[in-house]
Amino acid sequence: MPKFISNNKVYYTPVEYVLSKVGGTYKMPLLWRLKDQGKRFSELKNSFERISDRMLSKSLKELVDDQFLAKKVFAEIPVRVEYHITEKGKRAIPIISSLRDYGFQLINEDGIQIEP
Amino acid sequence: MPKFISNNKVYYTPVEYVLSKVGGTYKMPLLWRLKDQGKRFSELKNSFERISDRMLSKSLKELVDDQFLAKKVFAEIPVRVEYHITEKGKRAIPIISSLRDYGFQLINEDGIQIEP
DNA sequence: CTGCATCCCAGACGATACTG
DNA sequence: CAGTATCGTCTGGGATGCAG
Repeated sequence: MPKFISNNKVYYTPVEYVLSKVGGTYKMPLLWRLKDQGKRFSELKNSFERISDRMLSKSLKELVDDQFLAKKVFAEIPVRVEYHITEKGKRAIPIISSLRDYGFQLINEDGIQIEP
Repeated sequence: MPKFISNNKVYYTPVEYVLSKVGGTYKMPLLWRLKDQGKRFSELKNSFERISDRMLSKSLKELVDDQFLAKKVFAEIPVRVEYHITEKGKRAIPIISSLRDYGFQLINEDGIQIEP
């Protein structure tokens, strides 16, 4: 097996590396919501049924730090902040798209109820 | 947003559901290793540089419970156990394949050293 | 050989309160 | 409006030891 080192952390598989970047509950759903146009913090917050400010803020910050997203701050009062997908982020979209499709397929196969 | 309920747990996105099934450090790499032929516990263990018996056992068990893998026990002494991918498991392979490709691409973009 | 039991830790995530 | 701070909980994962 190969072996990748980044930030003093060792990864043993490419899948492990990808998930360390865009895994977790919110990162891919966030990129997906931003794939076509920028959105502001509150828009993103309202697009999830439940997400704490903390997790939204933390997830966005990490995506910005890893260059999947860019942050634009407008010096208005009250401030307006917009998040946009970057070129790097766009390269993740096809993967997220197929993961989503597969997700719906799995949900179907597993006979899971979708609540209205 | 839709909303899925399975085992008294609520999922809000298809991605979240997929990752609950095949996410984590080992599940996709395990399915990948089993895509073409069955392997036994010890073979799988040796194919990872480091993995505890506990995590290998736990990951395999969950994949079997969720029908991505099937387990065959041979009543020999000492026992031999083989794991095979199922039809359901095979449907995950294309996704894992593209995630892997994307992983290598990301590792490249990020300029990460691959250790020999 | 296979794999469970136990103990432990770090990190993910939630809830609430507070600020520029 | 867009966060940060703090605290608490739960799970993923590692280490070790034992068992059929």
